[in-house]
Amino acid sequence: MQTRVKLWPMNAELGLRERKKLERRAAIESAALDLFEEHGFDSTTTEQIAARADIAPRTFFLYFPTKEDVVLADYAQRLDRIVEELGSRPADESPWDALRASLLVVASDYEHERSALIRRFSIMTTNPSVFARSLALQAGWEDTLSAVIAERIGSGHDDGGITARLLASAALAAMRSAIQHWVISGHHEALPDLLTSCFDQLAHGLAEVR
Amino acid sequence: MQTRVKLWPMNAELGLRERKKLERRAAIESAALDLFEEHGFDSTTTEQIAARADIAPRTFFLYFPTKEDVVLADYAQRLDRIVEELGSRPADESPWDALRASLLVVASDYEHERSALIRRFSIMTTNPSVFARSLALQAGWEDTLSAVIAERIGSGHDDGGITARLLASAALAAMRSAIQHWVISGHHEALPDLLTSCFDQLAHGLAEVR
DNA sequence: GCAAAGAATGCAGTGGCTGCAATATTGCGT
DNA sequence: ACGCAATATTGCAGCCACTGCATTCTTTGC
Repeated sequence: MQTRVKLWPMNAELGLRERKKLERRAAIESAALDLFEEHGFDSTTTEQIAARADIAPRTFFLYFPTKEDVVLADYAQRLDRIVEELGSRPADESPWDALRASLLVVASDYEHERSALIRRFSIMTTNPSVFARSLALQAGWEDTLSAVIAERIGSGHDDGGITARLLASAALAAMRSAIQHWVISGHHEALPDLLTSCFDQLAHGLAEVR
Repeated sequence: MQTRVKLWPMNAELGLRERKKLERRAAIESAALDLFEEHGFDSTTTEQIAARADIAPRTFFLYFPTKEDVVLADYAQRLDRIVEELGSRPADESPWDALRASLLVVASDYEHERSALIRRFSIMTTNPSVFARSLALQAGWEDTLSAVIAERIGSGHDDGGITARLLASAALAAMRSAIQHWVISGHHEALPDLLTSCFDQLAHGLAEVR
């Protein structure tokens, strides 16, 4: 009845090997983020990161495919979380509402991890290559979500999936807008509220805005 | 009363210097696209491009900031076109309709330049770094458009611009969805029609989709 | 023509990232 | 405990996008 199996796996039941891997990954991540803040993203070399994380330079790339990905290390889990939530929404709920509910879950995660996130965001927004990578990963989310939604709405909408894609795309657009506003406005309003408001505006028709 | 000043400047009235620059740029672009198709994007070096375009390797970077940007060379003009169109829409039109009309303009450009575009798209979709760059450029569009829209809707909506951003973001999401569908479905349906349908779905409320 | 402005080139370097071969570490069966 | 297989780490050598800088060439306004 419960899933929640492998995301945030309990270290205890993992072999030494896996545990070490997790630790190393975390070590690299924190070393990197520290250095990025101290000297800037561009001026930090992967060798410096490796040095601070106590690994060989070559090893860095066993853990992260690119320097950019360190900043966005949490993305995979976020997506897992969204998909998981989406799968657990009642079948009679509209896709849009299901998306809203699922994204709200990560929005409240974000709200709780504020400080850690701000670090990442500020690196992301000040660095084009990281920003670009972030968008590419989100495009991957869009693919995944639109596939899930397509399945959900089934064969009634046999439009080649364009509706599903549009739904996913619009939902993520709402998410990005909400986050962007949240960040630049200094987090006065709660992220979930902002997100809800964005979803509402989209759902109730954009044509009314003047 | 009319603007239309500097986009697509008539070569005739340009000095030799400017004209040569334009020619060179075009030469690099076509050399690069040819090579990308022949050997793939990754396996093509900027030196090879320079060689075929008859310029020194170093010169390549005077014309394009990155190898990726060659594939997306048309983006700047597209944005100009959108903004120009947006500026010429009647003031009493809703922002959403103005956006729709403006994006339709470039959609029909796309429709007419099919073959040239397919080249670019196929490079873009098969190559992560180009794709990422494309998304980053579009994020720039979003900023620009949301600024224009914010101005348009004026101080009535003093929400810090989140509505404007959402409008721009949703419009571009519609555009991306339409284009994506257009490309993968082999351009059976006309792009402007697809785009219109996406805009309609967004405008009439996503909540109704089941 | 000529001087100033601007563009092209060459050179030398940085650093992200890769393939490969060598070495170390861990897991497991006995 | 021990040894063997599986897997992780490391070092090395190299590719190539991209940069700064100094030099040379081309265009332009006079």
